[in-house]
Amino acid sequence: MEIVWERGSVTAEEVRASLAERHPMKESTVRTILKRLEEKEYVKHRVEGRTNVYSGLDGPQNVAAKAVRQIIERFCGGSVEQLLVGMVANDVVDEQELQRLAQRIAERKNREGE
Amino acid sequence: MEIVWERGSVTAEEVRASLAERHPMKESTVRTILKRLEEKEYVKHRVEGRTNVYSGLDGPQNVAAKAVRQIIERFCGGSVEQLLVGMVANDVVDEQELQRLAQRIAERKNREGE
DNA sequence: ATTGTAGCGCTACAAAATGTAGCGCATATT
DNA sequence: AATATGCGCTACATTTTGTAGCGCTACAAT
Repeated sequence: MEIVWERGSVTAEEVRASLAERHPMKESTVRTILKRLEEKEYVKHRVEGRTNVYSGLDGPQNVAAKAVRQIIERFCGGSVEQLLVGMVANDVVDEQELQRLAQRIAERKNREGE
Repeated sequence: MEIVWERGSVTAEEVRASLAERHPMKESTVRTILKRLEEKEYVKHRVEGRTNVYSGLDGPQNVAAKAVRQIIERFCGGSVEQLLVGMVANDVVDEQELQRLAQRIAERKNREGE
């Protein structure tokens, strides 16, 4: 249902068309979903002519980050380390990979600061 | 509802008692919840005497890791890096901290291998 | 100007999930 | 034997999710 995210900014009809293969549904159904997503503040819409154009309120990364924040709170007693440890233990990410990425991110951040 | 997790292994009555302050409910209610959690394979139970003792199927960390895996799939196009970047950008974790943790985890893992 | 038509908002309604609990039964306690 | 404890099963209201129809308006085609 949230596959909608994977596109930047769309109209109800576009969404319907795009999903039609995998999961055909009436345009009004799509609109309802979009409306509900909006209630939950996942998307917003602007009126363009007489069409509603929806777009994500937050980018997917931000949504992900927020979700993870909650997970850390709820399941890891607020400890990021515990999360990371769990991820490595569950092969979500390899420890070397993790280190490499962390390195890279820190460096990039540094360079930005210059 | 899942605050139950925060304890290791409990009986329905213990859970009820423990939640009573914040959210009083009948013991049978607690049992229903536990039963549903079991259906969803979040907890299991063993019979001890005539009492059901519930305990988590996976530790919280594992649950967290699995959830994060899905998040990465859904919102980060499968890229752990994107997730990490988002987390740093959203101040879920500081880049330095992240690096430190990654370092630590990798080291620990290494030592284990010896 | 009349008539289609696309897209909107509002309303509806069934199915699933969630919150809360009663009831009768077996067993353990007194 | 009488009572209390914990269990399984069933019940029911509320909320969330999936899916859609309907009537209205603005714009397009005749």
